[in-house]
Amino acid sequence: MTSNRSGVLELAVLGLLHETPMHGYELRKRLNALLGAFRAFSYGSLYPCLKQLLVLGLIAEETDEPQDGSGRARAGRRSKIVYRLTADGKERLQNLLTEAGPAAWEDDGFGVHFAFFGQTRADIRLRILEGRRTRLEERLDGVRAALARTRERLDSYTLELHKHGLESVEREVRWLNELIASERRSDPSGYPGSRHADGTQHDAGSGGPGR
Amino acid sequence: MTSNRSGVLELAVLGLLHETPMHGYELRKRLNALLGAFRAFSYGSLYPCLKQLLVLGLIAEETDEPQDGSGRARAGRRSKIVYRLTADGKERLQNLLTEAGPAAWEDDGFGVHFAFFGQTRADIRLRILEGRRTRLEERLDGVRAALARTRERLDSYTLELHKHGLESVEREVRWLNELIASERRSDPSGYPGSRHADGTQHDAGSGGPGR
DNA sequence: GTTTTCATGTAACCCGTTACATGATTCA
DNA sequence: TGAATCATGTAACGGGTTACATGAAAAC
Repeated sequence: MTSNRSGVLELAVLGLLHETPMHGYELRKRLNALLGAFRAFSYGSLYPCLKQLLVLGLIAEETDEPQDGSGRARAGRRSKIVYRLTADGKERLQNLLTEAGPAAWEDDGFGVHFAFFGQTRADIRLRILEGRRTRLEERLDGVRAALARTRERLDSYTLELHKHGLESVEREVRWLNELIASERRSDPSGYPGSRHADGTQHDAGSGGPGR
Repeated sequence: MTSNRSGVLELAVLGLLHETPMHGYELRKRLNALLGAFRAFSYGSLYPCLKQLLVLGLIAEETDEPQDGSGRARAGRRSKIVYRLTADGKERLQNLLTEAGPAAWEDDGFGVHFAFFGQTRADIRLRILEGRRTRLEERLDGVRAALARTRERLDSYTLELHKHGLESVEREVRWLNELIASERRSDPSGYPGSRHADGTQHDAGSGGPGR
């Protein structure tokens, strides 16, 4: 009950657990480090999410504790619960990483999807970047139109606020343009009108992730 | 029941109604125009808010319809409900606009407070701008530290995301610096270490609102 | 006269936080 | 041995959206 599946939390958890198994506490730290200060999750949402993913069979509790080089350090009772991705979980993650729809480029979601671009197919990356750019340009149009309509009756502070907001979005669009150009440079494939229809497209890992 | 008092909606509604009486539908448009695309409210939150402000006596339903130059246009039953600010509402608004605390400079709230700077005392404006700047600088410190700690094990996409986020915040800090400088230039008062302790401080309206 | 837009509202839900409760482990 | 941090969880609440229901006024 109280379902709680935002999509972003689920993706973030699955993505992180795909890299390496972890327990909840550590997961939360890595999560907030991954997303930067612009997005944070509390235990109150993380633990219920883990519980649910467990029920769905997407993750499982790790039983044994492998690396035991330095003698003891693990008593009879374990207080940590280490989670790992199951086969179903990996499949689910792949599905999430292959969705190139609004969920991937709206304000919520874009950050997380982008953070996992290292595990995302090159063509999907491109579609997400372009989707977000389109979305932002729509927003720019809307704001500019509204601004043109109401320019005269706005006081200088409101105007300043709008100007700053507009410039922020414009800046993100330029950023996206650079990323898109970079992606196209390193992987000129998957395009309706493009030559290079040979198989020169390695599903993931051409753009330069260096983990 | 289902209380619903975010502070930001309340302030926005009171602030807009202070400028001119309006009905809910129009209020929502002005609201979303005021806040730009980065913040929007639906009727599902606006109308309950209005109802509650009415119960609290901060706003009242307008009864008569003044400007009637063009003959008819108002039948026996009115379908629009025009709200206006009561005396209590004006007092409440002043209190909200005088609060120079976290509510005014956190992510939620700063935009709205800034949008009403035209109705805000000069010293309060300055304190809010400085509070926000401090807040953002704290955030920068946190992100930079986290980045320094984990730089090596981040793939290039995550790194790029963090870089962009960082630069966005740095940009806002520069913006705030300019605004603060501008405020100080036009109203060098209220400062512990400042000369000009004469009474050259007109409570509001020195910075240049031009509505 | 029918479609759009204006206009008001409500109920169900969603996603998340806060505050709390609890206990193990580490460090001074 | 006592405090700080690690670690796991839950219940209550909060603030908002979506989808729905309804009807008047304007535009075509």
